[in-house]
Amino acid sequence: MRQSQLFTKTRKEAPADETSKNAQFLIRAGFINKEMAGVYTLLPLGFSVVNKIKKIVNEEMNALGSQEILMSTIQPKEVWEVTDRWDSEKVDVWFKSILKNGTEIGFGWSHEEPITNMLKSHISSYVDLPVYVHQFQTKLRNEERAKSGVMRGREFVMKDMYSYARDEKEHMDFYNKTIDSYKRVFDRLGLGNATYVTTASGGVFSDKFSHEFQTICEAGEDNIYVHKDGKMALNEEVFNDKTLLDLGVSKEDFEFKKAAEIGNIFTFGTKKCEEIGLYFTDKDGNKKPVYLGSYGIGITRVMGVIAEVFSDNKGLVWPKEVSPFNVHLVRLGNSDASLAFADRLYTELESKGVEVLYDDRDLRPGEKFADSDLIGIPVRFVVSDKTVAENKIEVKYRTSAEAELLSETDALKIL
RNA sequence: CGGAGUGUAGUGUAACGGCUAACAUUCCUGUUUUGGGAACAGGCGACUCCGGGUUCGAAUCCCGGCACUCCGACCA
Repeated sequence: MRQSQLFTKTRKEAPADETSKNAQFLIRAGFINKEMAGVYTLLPLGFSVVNKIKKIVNEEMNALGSQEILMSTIQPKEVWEVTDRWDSEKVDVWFKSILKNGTEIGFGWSHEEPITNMLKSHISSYVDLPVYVHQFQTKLRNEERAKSGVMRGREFVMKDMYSYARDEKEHMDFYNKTIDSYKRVFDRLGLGNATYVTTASGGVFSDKFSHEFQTICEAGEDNIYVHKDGKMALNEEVFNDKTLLDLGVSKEDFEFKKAAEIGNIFTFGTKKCEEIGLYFTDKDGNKKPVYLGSYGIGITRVMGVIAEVFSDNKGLVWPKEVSPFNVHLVRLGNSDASLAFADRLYTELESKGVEVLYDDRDLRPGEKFADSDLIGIPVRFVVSDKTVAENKIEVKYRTSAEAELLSETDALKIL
């Protein structure tokens, strides 16, 4: 896309009412727009990043055999009353409203209850199981305090997946496969090295442990302890003598870190399905409750965490897989030669299917470079009178300080 | 929800209770520029968050509200 056509603008200064790094850079670079506390619009660049993240997650979930659906945001209260989670005293993040006819409704902060209820119409026999479904949903949560930009908002995009299995073994097989799948997801997102699978308490959902995927990040809200071998990490909430004894590890081998939770998976056992009434008939004609598992990834939070983890003092630094564009083509000067060269290269790249942001604006070099660094596309091509004279392209990675002059053929190989 | 702080052009800041609310930047016009946010000239842009009060006079002081940020609590 031609940058002159991109309606968003970059800013020199961050808004005074945002102190978190992710919000400052994402706003300055024109990825998001703040509507109110904890509520952000995704602008073209930010929307593109979110779509890249979603695509990767979706591919991995499909590989697990999950089918994508999209549940409604508006939810009936009855299904939540069954599990005693409608009461705002018990769940304090509810947004609720009332229909014209007086019916009370809720806006989805989670979807276990509605989806399980819905599946009662589709699951009745052991041959119907297992069922794995996922969705990308805008969750609405009336957080008492939004904070840290897109890290903890009142409206955010989440991938939630649910597994319905016949027995504990079938359930745990999938659960464990999902852990591996999540690792692949975070590797592909570029966060693999900084992300740990941690054991945490099961929360109100389950009696046992749950697993979280925590990315080391100063802006994170969680406190975790990472084992020195890097293989194991424990959430502060379960970091006690009993847990350490159970796991056969020593307290001294752990290091304290701040982290952001970007994924969470947990087991409901059969409890939830028993409450809601999702049963199936097995081979022998016995009625049995279904095993439920829940698996989340905070899509918009991942964008925020990436912005936090990879940015430098000049701006954002996107990993290749989630960058809004593959390459930033920056044209310097307005001479016929550089104009012709850059225009032709732009067309050429587009025709090859390369996603390119073409800075065709008539601005001074310093401003263009500053914008380019701020936006953070991993590869930058510069075309100027100087490079055209040598019939070369200047190539620079966002992560490196040095640029190199390459022939067009060599430059294209990078992409 | 407890505690602290902040609300002034699009953005970032200034202004002792007292001139037409200032400066920078953005934006618009023009000239000159073109490898790291250029220079000069001219111009647009503010009910100083909202509502009361004190005062001859309020951006400034007082009261109430709202919004935003941070710390804590919460976090399915």
